[in-house]
Amino acid sequence: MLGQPIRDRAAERRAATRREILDAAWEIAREQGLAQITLREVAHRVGMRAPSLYSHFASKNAIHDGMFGDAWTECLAVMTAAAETSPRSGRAALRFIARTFFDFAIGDLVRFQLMNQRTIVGFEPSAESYAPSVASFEQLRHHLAKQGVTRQEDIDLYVALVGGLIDAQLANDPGGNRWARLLDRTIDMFADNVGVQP
Amino acid sequence: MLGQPIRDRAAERRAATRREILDAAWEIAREQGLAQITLREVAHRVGMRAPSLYSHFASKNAIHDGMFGDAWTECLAVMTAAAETSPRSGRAALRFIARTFFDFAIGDLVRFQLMNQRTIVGFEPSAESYAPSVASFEQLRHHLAKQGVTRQEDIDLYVALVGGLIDAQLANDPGGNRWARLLDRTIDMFADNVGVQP
DNA sequence: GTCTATACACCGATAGAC
DNA sequence: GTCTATCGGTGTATAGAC
Repeated sequence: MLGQPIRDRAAERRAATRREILDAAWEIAREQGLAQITLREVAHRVGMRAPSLYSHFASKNAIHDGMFGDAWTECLAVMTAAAETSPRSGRAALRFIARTFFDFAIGDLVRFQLMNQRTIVGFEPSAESYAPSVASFEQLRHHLAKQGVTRQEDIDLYVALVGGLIDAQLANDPGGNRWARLLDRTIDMFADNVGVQP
Repeated sequence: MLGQPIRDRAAERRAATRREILDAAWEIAREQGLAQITLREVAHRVGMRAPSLYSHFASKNAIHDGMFGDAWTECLAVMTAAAETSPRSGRAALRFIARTFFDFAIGDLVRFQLMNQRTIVGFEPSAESYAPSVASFEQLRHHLAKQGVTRQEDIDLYVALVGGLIDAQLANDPGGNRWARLLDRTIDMFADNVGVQP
């Protein structure tokens, strides 16, 4: 009697196919825009026919949902890695985490659109895909708390300030730095306002 | 000899039909979302068949373009009317124009999405529809200049701050006031930063 | 000029054979 | 799990009646 196998090869293969499909969708979105993702094109790139995708995703919306999860998982990883090298305290730390997130957001327009997609269409992420988004926010809350920023309205203000700069940069000067260069100034302005020590 | 008629009744009728079509498109967008606008549904609401719309708009994109023009024309009118009753100077004036625009933006999610649609999809407004948008921005520039805010980077910062609050409010607390209540504080923070007198 | 009728190519999604 | 066949949609376009 050998008992259960250690690995579930079938499940591994399924997960790999799932990843292939999501990667193909990302590829299309980056080449042609989010709206241009079609099931036929995704299927073609992974060597399938369109209906076969339904063996792996319940709908096109589920593919979107998987991409949403991808984006926030990546964000969480980047912010976690950055925390290792961040300055320890003061507004230098505030600047650093803001800059890290800003650069991450600016680095991939499609990814940022997807991360904020709750705003734009009637898309509601699944609990599973939403989890890394919540975790990223909790990590931000922790970082801000280390600098003494704990009031909810201060956190809300921080979110609006950084988000506003990102949106303005992507919308009005993509590829440039017209708003990117205002980030440090904005963070200092915020730090003054909430009383973070220099 | 009576000469040319004073009014061009045919042109007036055409303009009225155009308006009916745009109104129907707005109605659908507010009921079901921007993406749910279909030519067949628009046509049905104005008592036509879909192909007849092509006598009035060259494409669905042209209808979108007309709506874009509607939104900014409305914005320009609201901001112009507000200028009449605005406080004359100081940060009270800054607060007032910011609040007026904020309330206008928050008042209609679909309209705001459309006004900023340049960000989201591959939509490029026509010169005609873009004009009221440019005029609105010129008016803002004039209002800020009256309070001594004239440097481009200061104007850019103002745009990002107000836009960030609007986006956060619409995205994370639609119908609430979690970010709306931060507007005056943000404007004061901005005024301190650029040195507007109290 | 404006309409109806009709067609095209594409979309997401489903049924059922294998 | 993947396929073929097919469904009811969509935006777009044209022919032709009136």
